[in-house]
Amino acid sequence: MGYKLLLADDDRDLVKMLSGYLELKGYEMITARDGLETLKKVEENPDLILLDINMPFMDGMEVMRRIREQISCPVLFLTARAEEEDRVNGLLAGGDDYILKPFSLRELEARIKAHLIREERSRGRKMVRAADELYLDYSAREVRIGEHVLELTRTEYEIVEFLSRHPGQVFDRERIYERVSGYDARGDSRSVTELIRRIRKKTEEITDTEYIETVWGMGYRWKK
Amino acid sequence: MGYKLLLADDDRDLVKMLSGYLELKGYEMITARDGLETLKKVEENPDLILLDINMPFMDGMEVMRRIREQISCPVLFLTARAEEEDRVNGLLAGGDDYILKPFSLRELEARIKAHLIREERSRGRKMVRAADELYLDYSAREVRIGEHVLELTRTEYEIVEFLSRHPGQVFDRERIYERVSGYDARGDSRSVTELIRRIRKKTEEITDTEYIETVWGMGYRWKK
DNA sequence: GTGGAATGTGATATACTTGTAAGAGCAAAG
DNA sequence: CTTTGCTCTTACAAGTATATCACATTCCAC
Repeated sequence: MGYKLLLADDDRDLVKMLSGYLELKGYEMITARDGLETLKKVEENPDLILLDINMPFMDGMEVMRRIREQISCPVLFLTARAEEEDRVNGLLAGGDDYILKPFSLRELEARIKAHLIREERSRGRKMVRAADELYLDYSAREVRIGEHVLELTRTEYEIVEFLSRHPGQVFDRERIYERVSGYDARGDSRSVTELIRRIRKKTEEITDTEYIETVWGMGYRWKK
Repeated sequence: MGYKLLLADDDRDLVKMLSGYLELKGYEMITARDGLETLKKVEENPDLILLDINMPFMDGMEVMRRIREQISCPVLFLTARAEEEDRVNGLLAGGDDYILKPFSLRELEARIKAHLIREERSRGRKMVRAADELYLDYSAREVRIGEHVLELTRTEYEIVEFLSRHPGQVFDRERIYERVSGYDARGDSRSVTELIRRIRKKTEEITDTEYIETVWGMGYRWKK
């Protein structure tokens, strides 16, 4: 969450779909449609780059080489070519991963996450204090209050992570729901009420402190 | 896993890609871009060295000779030259292996592992306590619970070693699968479920203690 | 190649999580 | 202090992830 991704591909539909999906997932998206545009956008310092190999004006490999002269963030190649040779070439040019089309959104997201986490870890980030006695470990997806570990389910954890990353800001159920559930979510935002109740119930067993505040008629906010 | 590798090559892209890949696989990487830098970095006592033959300032062969005066760890030559003569020279200079570019990542990793294992074995075994009554012998790739030896297959062992080296941290199937099988592995991460079931079944026969915990919707973790 | 072990796959059962609905409880506005 | 509308609580239904099992495939040593 809170990461900036650069997506470079000449397939409009793919770009639209992917960036829509990833935005929903909380990423900030920059897009480019050809090699030259990509190089220009690189100046905005994305945290990770998704790069198509076949693009007009300058192909992905060449773009790759030039990117490396500018910044050092993870680069994931997207491509339809399946040959082993290409795979090696892509990686040799300095790419960090190689994803074959067609790919599943889920797999793509998993790999993006993996690379962002690795990048973060190599920069040495670990436990983050989100409030008072409450700590988050993003890579372990773990929440602790003092010495106690909060046993949260996936969505519960997502809500805590999302809200605590924007302390003091009020979000309505709709927005929270969008962020924490998938693109293909089935239910509606009323379930956020329930999820938050469950989180509160679990924190209550450990401490009296209230972390998530109800803002009447508007939504919820993380209490700093 | 948990090993320190020194990668010496003057090709920036290659270095970036390889060290990125090997870091993902859990190795700690040191890099050098020329002969002199290599000799300096050797002082950090890597467990294994990947050495390019053609480098500025001092070529790989010369570096090799000087390394041997300092430490005795496996040295793998990386080179584009395919001639038999060079191969013989490289090995004569004290190199332990000889890998021709372009090489597949999978093969490289396999060879690195092979040499590290051989090295550890010749240095004698040491048992590491991974939990409670459970001990790992990295060089023998053996797991014991009390006096009982766990008969694990290769992949099963890899999973136990990987998870136990990061106790308490949650990994999803995807990441476990990446670590434990080759980069271009054939199957998918669902098999991790099955492998973990098999590990659990084997430990169950010895003790009631649960070592691998399921974290619903997130993955698995080694119980501290 | 052949045979046996290891790994992967698919189907089904089970466990757990998330979503839904209905009523009770509360805060705000008149 | 009553009405209105939102939120909390509770119980349950629906949905999703994991465990298990049997079998297929791949790998490896011979």
